[in-house]
Amino acid sequence: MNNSKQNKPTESEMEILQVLWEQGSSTVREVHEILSETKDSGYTTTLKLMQIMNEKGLLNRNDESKTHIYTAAVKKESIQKQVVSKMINGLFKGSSAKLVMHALGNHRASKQEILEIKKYLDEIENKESSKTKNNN
Amino acid sequence: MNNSKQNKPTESEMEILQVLWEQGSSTVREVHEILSETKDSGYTTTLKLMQIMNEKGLLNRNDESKTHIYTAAVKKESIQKQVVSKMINGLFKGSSAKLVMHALGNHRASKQEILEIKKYLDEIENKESSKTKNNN
DNA sequence: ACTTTACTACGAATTATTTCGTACAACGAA
DNA sequence: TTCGTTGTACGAAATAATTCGTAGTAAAGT
Repeated sequence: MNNSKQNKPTESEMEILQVLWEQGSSTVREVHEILSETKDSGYTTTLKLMQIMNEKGLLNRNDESKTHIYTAAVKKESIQKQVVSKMINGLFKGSSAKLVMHALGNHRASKQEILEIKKYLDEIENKESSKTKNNN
Repeated sequence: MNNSKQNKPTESEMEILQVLWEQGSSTVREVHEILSETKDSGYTTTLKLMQIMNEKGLLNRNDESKTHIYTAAVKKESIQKQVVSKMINGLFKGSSAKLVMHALGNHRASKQEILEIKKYLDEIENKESSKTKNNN
C-alpha cells in the first residue's frame, strides 16, 4: 500500500530531501548548486543520487522536458516523525521529556517559541485523549 | 583537546554504546547477548565492532583478565547533544520548538514529564543567562 | 595430560553508499 | 550545419560499514 516508506533515506539522500523540502521542485542543477555550498562532490554525483532516489520512490520526477524536475515524494513530517521516534526509543530510552530538555538546552529558544511550547503543553495536558496533529 | 569526539559513531556502534550506557561496563558477551534480542549477527561481529570502537576511542577496555571489560569512553550526553543539534539544524531548520512539539506529539508524555518540562521552561524563561546542566 | 569451552585477534568477504568518468542526446548560437 | 553547452544514463571504481570464518590461547573439567 505505502510504496514510499520502507526505504530509509541515507545521509546524502537526506541532504537532497532537505533541499527539495525547502525549495520545492527543482532540477538536479539547482539542488546541486545548493549542496555545493557545503559539500564538494561533483554534479553527476548529485544526479546519480537523485536518480536512485527516484527509483526508490523517494523522489518523483517530471521528465517532459529535457531538464527533469524532481520533487520530494515523501513528506517531511513523515521523516521527522520517523527520526524523532527512533531517537526517543534509542538514545532517550522512551523519555520524550529528556529529548525536549536537551533540545531546549542546546539550542536557545526564543521567548516566542517558549510560549508556543507552553501552550502546546497545556493542550496535551488537558485533553488526555484527543489525537493532535502537529505543526511543520 | 577532546580526543573522544571526532569519530562519529555509526549506526551499529550506537547500538553498542547504548547497551554500555545502560548496563555499565560489560564484556563482549554481555553486550552481544542484549543485542541478540533485536538483531541477529554473530558474536564475532560484535567483538570486532567493539575492538574497532576501542581503537577509535569510543570505548575503553580493561584487559587485565582474559575476558576484557569494555566501557563507553564517550558520554551519553555528548552524543545526545551532537545528535539533537544535527536534527535541529537539519531536519528542523533551527527551530527547537518544532522538534519539541514533534517529540511530544509522537510520543505521549506522562503528566509527570509534562510538569518537568514546564518547570524547565520557566527556568530558562526567567534566567536568561545561567547555564543549566540537565538530566540523564 | 587431554578435551572442551570461552575468549581474543584479525584478515577478508559482503553489502551499502558515495563518487565519478564517459557516452550520448537535445538545443541554441554562429 | 557544425559547435559548444547543458542535460541524462549508467557502469564501475572508491569508500565505508558490517559480518563472519578461522586460528590461536587460556582456563576449567575429567
